Amino acid sequence: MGARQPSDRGARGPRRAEYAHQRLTSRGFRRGGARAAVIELLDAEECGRSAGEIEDMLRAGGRRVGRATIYRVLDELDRLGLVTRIEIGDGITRYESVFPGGTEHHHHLVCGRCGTLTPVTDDALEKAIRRVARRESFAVDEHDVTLHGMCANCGAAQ
Amino acid sequence: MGARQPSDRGARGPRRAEYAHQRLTSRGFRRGGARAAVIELLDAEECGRSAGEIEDMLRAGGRRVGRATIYRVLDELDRLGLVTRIEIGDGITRYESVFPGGTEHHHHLVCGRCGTLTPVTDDALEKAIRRVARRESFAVDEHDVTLHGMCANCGAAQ
DNA sequence: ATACGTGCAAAATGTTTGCGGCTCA
DNA sequence: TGAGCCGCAAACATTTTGCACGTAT
Repeated sequence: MGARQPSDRGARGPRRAEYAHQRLTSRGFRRGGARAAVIELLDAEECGRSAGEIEDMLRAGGRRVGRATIYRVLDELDRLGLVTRIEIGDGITRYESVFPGGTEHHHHLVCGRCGTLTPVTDDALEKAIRRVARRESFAVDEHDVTLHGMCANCGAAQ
Repeated sequence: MGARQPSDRGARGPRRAEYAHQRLTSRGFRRGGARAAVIELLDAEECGRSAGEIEDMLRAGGRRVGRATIYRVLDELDRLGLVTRIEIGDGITRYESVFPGGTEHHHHLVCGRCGTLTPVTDDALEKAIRRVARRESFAVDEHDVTLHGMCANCGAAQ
C-alpha cells in the first residue's frame, strides 16, 4: 500500500492542503466540500485531532459534516499517505496532516497530568529506528514513537 | 503514578508471575482465581495480547472468566506497572507482561501483510529516547515505539 | 447524465459500569 | 465473617456500514 516515493517530495511550497487537493484530483477524486473541509482543517492544526474533534470543529465553523463522512475521508487520506493515524493510548485514534516525502515528521509527548500532546523531532531517534529496521530486514512504511509522562510545565508546577 | 523504582529490580529469578502475585499480595490485593489466571497467561506470552484474545485463551483452557473482570484486572496490573498497554493502530488495545525495573523492555514491528507482531530491543533507540526526553524536560514514565511495514518473511515471499 | 460524494440512521465492535453472589484471608 | 473478587448483563463510546439524495464533471 501507498509507499511514498521520493519524487513526491518538493511539492511543499505554498500549502499542504493545496497539494493534497491536487493529488486527490489527479487520482480521479472529486473535489467535494466535506473532504476539502477536513483537509484544510487538519492542515491548519499542528498536531493530531480525533474524528470527534474534527466533527465538532467543523460544526463550530458552521460546516455540518456527517461523522461517517469524516471517517471515510480520513481513511482515504491515510491510504494516500496524506494523513497519519496516531494512537496515544486512550483508545481514540487521532489524525494529522503529513508533509509529502516524510519530512517534518514528528513524534509525541503525552502528558498524563494535563493531557497536552507535544510534537518533537529528533534525528538520532530517526536514525536509530532506521538502523533497527535494517537489522531486522523490516521494510518500514510508517513508524511512531510516543512518550508518556509529565511535561515540563506540570513538572515545574508540582 | 507507578514510576518503577530501581529497587524493584532483581526479583526476576523464578517467574514473573510469582513476583506479580507477591507484589499484589503485599499491596493488600487478594489472590483471586481470575487475576492469577490472567497474570499467568500473560507471563507465558512473549508479546501483547488483547482482552478478547485473553478471554478466548482462558476459555479454551477451561477457565471461564468474565470479560469485565479481564479488563479490570488488566487495568489494575497496568497501574501497578506489571503490564504495559500497547496500541499498534488497529483500535485494539493489547497488554503484555513487564519485567520489574524496566529491563527486557521491547518495541514492536507490525507487519501489514501477515499481521505478525514482532518484539525488538535496541539500546541506541532507548538512548535516543532518553536524550529527547531530557532535552524537552519531560519526565518519561513509559514509552513505546511501533514500526509498521513489511516483515522479512513477507518481503522474501513477495 | 452519471458516477462519485455526502449525510443520516442503524449496526458492529471494543470497553466500562452496576450489581448480586461467591470466596479467600 | 466480611471485604474484596468475580461473572453476567446492560450501558457507553467510537468506528463502520447501508442507503438515498445531491453535486461536480
